[in-house]
Amino acid sequence: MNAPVILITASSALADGWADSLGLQDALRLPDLAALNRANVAADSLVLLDLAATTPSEQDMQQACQHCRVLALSSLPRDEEGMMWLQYGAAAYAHAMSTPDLLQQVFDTVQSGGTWVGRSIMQQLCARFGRQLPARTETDWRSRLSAREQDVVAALREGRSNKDIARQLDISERTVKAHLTSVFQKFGVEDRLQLLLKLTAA
Amino acid sequence: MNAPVILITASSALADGWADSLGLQDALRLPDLAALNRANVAADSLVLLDLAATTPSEQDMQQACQHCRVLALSSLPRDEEGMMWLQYGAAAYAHAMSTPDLLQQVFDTVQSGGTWVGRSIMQQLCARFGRQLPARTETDWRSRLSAREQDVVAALREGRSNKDIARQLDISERTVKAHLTSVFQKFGVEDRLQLLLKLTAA
DNA sequence: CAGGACTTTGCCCTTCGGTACAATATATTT
DNA sequence: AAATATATTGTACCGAAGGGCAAAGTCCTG
Repeated sequence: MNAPVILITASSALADGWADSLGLQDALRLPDLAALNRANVAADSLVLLDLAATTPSEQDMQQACQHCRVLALSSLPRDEEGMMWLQYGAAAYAHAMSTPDLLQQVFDTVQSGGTWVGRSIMQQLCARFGRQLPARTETDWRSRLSAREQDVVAALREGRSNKDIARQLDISERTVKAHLTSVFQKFGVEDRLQLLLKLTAA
Repeated sequence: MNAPVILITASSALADGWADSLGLQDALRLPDLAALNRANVAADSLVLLDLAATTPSEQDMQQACQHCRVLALSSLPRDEEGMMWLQYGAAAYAHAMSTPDLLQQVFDTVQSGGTWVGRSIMQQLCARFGRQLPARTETDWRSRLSAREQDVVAALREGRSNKDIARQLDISERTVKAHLTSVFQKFGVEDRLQLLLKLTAA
């Protein structure tokens, strides 16, 4: 009952990696999308497609996505690229060098008829239809932080170092760190960079 | 590293089912969304929400979806209902009485930062965002960087550490640092944080 | 009043980030 | 051929960042 699987990449190493991760040693391998469309593959076959090497024509993209379930796998994922592929009907967009676990998960999802996308793409997708999305507003994240935490975050958003922030707020550097640690927890991030991304992504 | 999990349903039987399927016997259980918003849960906690019993206020929906990753689980899934929840920022929409396998898959997907939706909803979603494709305006700053530097910056913009980037691009951490130092000079900034600010501001 | 969030700080430790001072290789341009 | 830009990597150093452990004090609420 499992649909046939096809691996499309110019890199045999990558194909090997996929095959190992998913236990698909005997999957058909093709060099590019054009070859897929020329071949007579079963409808709804699962296609793992490496986006790195290929620069397929628009027509090839459409045809492949409509005929098969395409997992678009990019070495350098970008939201715009993902949006484009999903628009053409891809069933998933993920990192080509994902961990075996993640790859397996994406694969399973598609195999059981689902669609897999990362979070930021999903939010963009949602943002496109109808009224504005939740989109963490200023007031939202501010409301979760104490007064002092807000001060520290505000300074952080100007690219200041801990030492700078300490001077600016007239407190010790250790205190700045304490506030930051607390903020990181509240936002579920690991460091200042990720926090900044989380805040500016809104 | 796993985010805390919260089960929200009026039915203890359903909560037991979820807990059994996912091995989450010790997950926090709450009666409804309002309770979740009152509680001081960690950001991005995973919330399994039973849509059957509750009829949450719009505000509760928004707040919960923004602060946590909500898996909206309906006993009678309808596309319109799913669209609504996804619009508010839910991370998944599925059947509340899914098989353990499927539930596990949905759960894994969300846990690793993804979004899970069924096929028909995804198609509706894609259909809504017409033909207009992204207008790429990033070429300006990209043009000043070499190919490899662009790769590194792209990864940096995802909040990755040097070690991460090195793994991703299959080069040494030292090389990543070299590229970054070069990029810093080109942009006249001192560190990755200031670079990020410069890029997102533009 | 007890309990709870918030604020503050010190000491110490590990890891990460950035750079100085190199070297080697390829590709392109002059 | 020489010069320039790019890509790669090493060793080593130092400061920044983040957090564990511990302890102060304030302020507010039940």
